[in-house]
Amino acid sequence: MTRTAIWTSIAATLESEIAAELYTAGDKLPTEAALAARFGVNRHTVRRALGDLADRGLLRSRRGAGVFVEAPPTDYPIGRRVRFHQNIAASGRLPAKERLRIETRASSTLEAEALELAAGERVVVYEGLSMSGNAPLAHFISVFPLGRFPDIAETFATITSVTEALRQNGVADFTRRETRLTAEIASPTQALHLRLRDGDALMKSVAINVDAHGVPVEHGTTWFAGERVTLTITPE
Amino acid sequence: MTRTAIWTSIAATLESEIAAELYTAGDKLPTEAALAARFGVNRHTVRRALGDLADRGLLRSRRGAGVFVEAPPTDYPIGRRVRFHQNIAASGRLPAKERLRIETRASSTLEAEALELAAGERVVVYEGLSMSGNAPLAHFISVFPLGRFPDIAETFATITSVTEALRQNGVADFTRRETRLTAEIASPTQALHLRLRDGDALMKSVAINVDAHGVPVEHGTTWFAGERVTLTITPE
DNA sequence: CGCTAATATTTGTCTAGTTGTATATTAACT
DNA sequence: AGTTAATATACAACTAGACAAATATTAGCG
Repeated sequence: MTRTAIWTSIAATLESEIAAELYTAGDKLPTEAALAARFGVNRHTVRRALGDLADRGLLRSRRGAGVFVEAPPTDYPIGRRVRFHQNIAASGRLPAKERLRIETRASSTLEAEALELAAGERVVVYEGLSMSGNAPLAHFISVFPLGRFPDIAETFATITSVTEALRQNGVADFTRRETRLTAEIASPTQALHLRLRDGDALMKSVAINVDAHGVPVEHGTTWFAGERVTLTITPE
Repeated sequence: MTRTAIWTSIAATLESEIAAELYTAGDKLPTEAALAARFGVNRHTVRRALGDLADRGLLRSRRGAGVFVEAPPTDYPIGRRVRFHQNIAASGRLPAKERLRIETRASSTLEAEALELAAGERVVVYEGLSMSGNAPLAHFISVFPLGRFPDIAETFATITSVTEALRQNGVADFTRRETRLTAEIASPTQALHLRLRDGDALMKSVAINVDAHGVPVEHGTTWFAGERVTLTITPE
């Protein structure tokens, strides 16, 4: 199981840049030394990539002068992946559509701390998927304090929206206190849920939502499918 | 009653020699072949020992070059992730930068659109790494309109900070119009730069910075090493 | 200005060395 | 028998350095 060679990815990068007409026919590419610095490799590795592109007629090199663009690739797929855009400031939440789990259990130390509960105090866990059409966009786990919302588990039996569930349980409005974002690799089970290959990229968001008095009401973790979702942050 | 494996004792020997500063940070160890000869074992047995030390962060091997002693982590504590606040990310950026490339070329359609330029208008590209101590945290590519900043390429020859470079080119203040976040997989060259394994997770941030009049001055893309960085967003 | 010579760049080629990976085999211990 | 550690071999991928050959740039000079 050999990984893709570095020179292959360098060649692909340069090819896409030529295809995008960042360098057009007749242009001189940066020197081999400059490209080696850019990609952080030895000059010979760059030469292998350039040689590949030259073999395919995209480049032509002239000793002493430089490497020049001959022609852009004729059939280069420029199909840009369309991603679902979600503004994190506005609602910061995708509509939940598919329930995976609703259960009551003791809180972990992390959850207890986030929700300002005593260690081990019981919480309601709501796990599900957010879909767009039939493609899952995100996988989420929301945790609520059972003491404050004794009936919320039943609410989720008929309602999928977290916002609506909180409203029906007496929280008219809530705001996001903090969001933490990290990139992660999909575990096999997550890949299964999100219909990705395992090893694909996920964006993990951990958020704490508080009510009007600043009391935490939800601890939510969401894994967005990296290739389908973009989070946008626009300052007010 | 299992005897201690040979590779374990080799690893212990090498570790003690590193601890005794027989080899210090940045030093190249003897080649695997030389070590194999020294310990009177097969090269693979040495490799197992080296692999163990590499896993524990004491060594780092570069194909074709050798095995090097890694400097102990300075700024960012291992196991803990560096957190970046949105406000910090907007105004003050990441410090210490390493230049990879400064280049003038035609803009891509995406860049032209973001910077509100005519298609293919020339831009200055500044690519580099943001370091925390000796660990790279992020890989960035910043694009500036050449027409407005004809001398900015030269500015970057002496200055690494984007903020400072813009200031020296007549932009006293700028704000972030929009940020888009996605999770991606590291390409082989990105993995090299960020010292990650091929296929690790990155958080990609695409931002557009505008001047006081709302005119775009920079199109910046940053890839954060997912396992080292957490982006925290707190509403104002 | 225009030409020439010297100098600096830049690609081409060659040799050598080093780590990464794959496969197969042997010895020892359970 | 089956598992594990270690060996043996071979090749691929990448680095390192040096030098030659072609071109570009610069300096000097008329």
